[in-house]
Amino acid sequence: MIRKVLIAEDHESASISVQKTLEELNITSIDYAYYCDEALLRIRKAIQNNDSYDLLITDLYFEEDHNRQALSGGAALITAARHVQPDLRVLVFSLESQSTVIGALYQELEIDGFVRKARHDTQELKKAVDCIAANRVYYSPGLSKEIRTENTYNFTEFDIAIISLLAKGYRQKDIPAYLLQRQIRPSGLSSIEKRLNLIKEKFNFSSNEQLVAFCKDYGII
Amino acid sequence: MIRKVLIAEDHESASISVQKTLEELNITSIDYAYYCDEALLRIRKAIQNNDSYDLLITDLYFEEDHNRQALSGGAALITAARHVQPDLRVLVFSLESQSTVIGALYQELEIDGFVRKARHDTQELKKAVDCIAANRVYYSPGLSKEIRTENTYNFTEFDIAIISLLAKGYRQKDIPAYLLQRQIRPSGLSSIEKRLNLIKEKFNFSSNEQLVAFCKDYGII
DNA sequence: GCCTACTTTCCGGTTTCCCGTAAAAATGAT
DNA sequence: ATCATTTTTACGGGAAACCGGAAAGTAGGC
Repeated sequence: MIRKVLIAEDHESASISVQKTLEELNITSIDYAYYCDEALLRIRKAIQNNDSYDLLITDLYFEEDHNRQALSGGAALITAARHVQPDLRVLVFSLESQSTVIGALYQELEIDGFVRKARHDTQELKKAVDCIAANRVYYSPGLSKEIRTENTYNFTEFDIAIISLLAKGYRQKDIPAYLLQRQIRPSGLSSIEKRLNLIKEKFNFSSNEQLVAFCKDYGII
Repeated sequence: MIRKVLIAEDHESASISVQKTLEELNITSIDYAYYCDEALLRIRKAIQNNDSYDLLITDLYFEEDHNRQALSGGAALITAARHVQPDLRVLVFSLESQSTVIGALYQELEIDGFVRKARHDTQELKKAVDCIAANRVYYSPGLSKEIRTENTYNFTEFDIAIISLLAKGYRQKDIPAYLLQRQIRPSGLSSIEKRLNLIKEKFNFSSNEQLVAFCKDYGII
């Protein structure tokens, strides 16, 4: 049973319609936070008052503004929240469409559901909440298909590091020195070349430019 | 005075909160469309019935699905709508943050307002609608600042063409042949090099990778 | 310790890119 | 048509990237 819900969402418009959707499910105890830190604070307070939340509905990405935040985004919030309240159910509501990212949420953060902001999102939101209320994990119907069609290559931290450097304007030949300084291994120029080659071969890419464009498109960097 | 409003927005959640916001402004005659073509149809119908819309609130980007659309997005919708109803007021409500894009909306499409989906977007939406109701163009307070800080370089079609080719994996040396075939001028390899150099110099970029990353970030390609 | 399998680095030759200069072509004014 | 200006292309030398193979280093099993 889900009685008390916390919405963590920076966009007021999104937050409002989530709220409205919950009301249609006869959930009346709804709080919302515009910042991750604020959300965590509310969770902590609720526990202290012996009136903890049953469900956290959160976005993944929060815009930065003048309010400096300790928590960098939804993922960090989930980790922190589960730390203080392990049994908290979590539903992610986000624009994110990259299945590797979504898959990681299920696997690593063990979220209870993911609903993508899209055409019929509020209807799906209801289904997801119902599903979670029945103590089951909700998988979006569109999701599995996407995961199937997804290219399976997993970018390592190293991959992301060197591609990011390229995107920042570093020349390949200058990257070893940079990596060496931060004690990232391997750091040899050849290793970088080999790695980039491997990735490009996987995706049938012919240039670094194409790789950078791809990574930007899919939010990998 | 604004009495009748059409919301063109594919995300149900966003659409709902816009609707709710309008209701709080005592606007009761609200229609909504999930697709651009549908939106245009409604505008046409309303004119026929001598009950045309006073305001169109639209998103910029609509997700593609099985429903093939003639109109590719918000900008196309605005153009088409103004064609059938020149006096239609238009308010764009979108995630878009690139000031060059937003600026183009005001200048080329002569929109009456732009509100960015962000923290206090519904409050801003109200202000924007009020402003437009008073026959004034609404400029978001955050916007002008952004435009000021924006780099002013204007990418030509040629620039975008060659950068797009790079992002697609074309090697620089193969681009002349491609341009020649499509009769795009200039097409010499030197011209391409010169152009890329010029752009990179403007932005203080050191590599094509960095340029591609930038153009992806700002939706230029 | 020794062997094996694997990863990382070093090295060279080739291709592509980079960049300045000069020639050629197009444009525009008179 | 002529000349001046600008744009485009051609060329060449040097730097960086690309690519394959060999050598050196590393880790784990026995």
